[in-house]
Amino acid sequence: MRPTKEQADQNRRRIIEAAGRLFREKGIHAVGVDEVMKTAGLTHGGFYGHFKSKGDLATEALSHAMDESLRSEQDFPSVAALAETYLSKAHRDEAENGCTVASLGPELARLPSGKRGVIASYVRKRIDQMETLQEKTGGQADRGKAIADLASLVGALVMARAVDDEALSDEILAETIRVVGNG
Amino acid sequence: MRPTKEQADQNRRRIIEAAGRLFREKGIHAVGVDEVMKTAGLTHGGFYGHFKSKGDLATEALSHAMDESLRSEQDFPSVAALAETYLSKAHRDEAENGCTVASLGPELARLPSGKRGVIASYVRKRIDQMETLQEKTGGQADRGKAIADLASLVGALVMARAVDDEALSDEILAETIRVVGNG
DNA sequence: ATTATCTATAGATCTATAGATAATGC
DNA sequence: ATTATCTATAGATCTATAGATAATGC
Repeated sequence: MRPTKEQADQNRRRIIEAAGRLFREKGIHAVGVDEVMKTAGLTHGGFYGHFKSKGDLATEALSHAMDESLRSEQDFPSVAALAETYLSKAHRDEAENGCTVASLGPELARLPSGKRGVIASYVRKRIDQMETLQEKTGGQADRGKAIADLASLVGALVMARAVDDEALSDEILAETIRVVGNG
Repeated sequence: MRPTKEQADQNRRRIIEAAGRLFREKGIHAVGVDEVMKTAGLTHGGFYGHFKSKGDLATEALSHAMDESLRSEQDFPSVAALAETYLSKAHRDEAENGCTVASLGPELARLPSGKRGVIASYVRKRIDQMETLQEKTGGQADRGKAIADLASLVGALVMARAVDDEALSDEILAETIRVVGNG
């Protein structure tokens, strides 16, 4: 039953990816090691050969998820284009593949402080991304505005997901796209 | 050992208030019925005389918490003044008494859909509050801008709490206050 | 008599560990 | 021989219930 080293490494990656999706969809607390392993196609006892604890997995899974969502958002032409994608209904309805800060938000603040460096790093990269987009459309970079616009995107997505009134949810997305996009 | 009806009603209120604070501080999943009852000064078995389930308590506790934070934020003179209070370091550092959407964010989206009406109601009141403040400082109400500014406040608070770098956290608060305040 | 609370516990779930298994890789 | 995975389970924790207790309130 022992897999090749290559297969074992792939199993590890699949655990990380399954955890990244499940944690973003349901929250870290609501997902057990058992469910992560089952989703990855393994039995739950094998988990501890790959990770020391669930907390260690969380750090790696979130770090990987953040890298992935930044990588998928390169090459936008403008802040307006980013806003349209970030605040699309697709992103609202598929938290499991989306921005980690919007999917887990406050839960990130409660992680042990030693494991929160990746979050600050992710936020910094998102601010840099906004500044780069500002420059692309003629203007000069305004870091304060970049931060406030990023905050608008995150806050609008969190609120649009939280309300159970679809008209209100759609309005939050559309109006924030409009205001942020018109910079 | 049986308390008066008055005392029993007060016990119920204390359970709701303890839960409201604990849920906002640690997240709903991370707080047990046992801890809520201990904080309220009662034993945990007594809980089910007051509420049918932990989920029912959550609905009442969050609804109460939302009412309280709206009530404590009346009579601001301007959007700038609200932003300064909402994005103060005090609010960032005391999630247990603050805005429920910023404290629980994505966890609210995962509540059973039948129990999420209070969230939409709260968000609507916050939008109205922003429009009222816009009118107070001369201008005409702009609902789209009210929504985008509210999103900035929520998103900035979530990010400021999530990052473990105090300088970055302070910068997020200060810059968002500046941009939203100069609306 | 009613009822709010308490003690005790059932049943489920969750993290983590122990020991066995069997195929890889030196 | 090493090691990734599996089965089985220990130990902790969490929601909810059962039955006893004792003071209130009709």
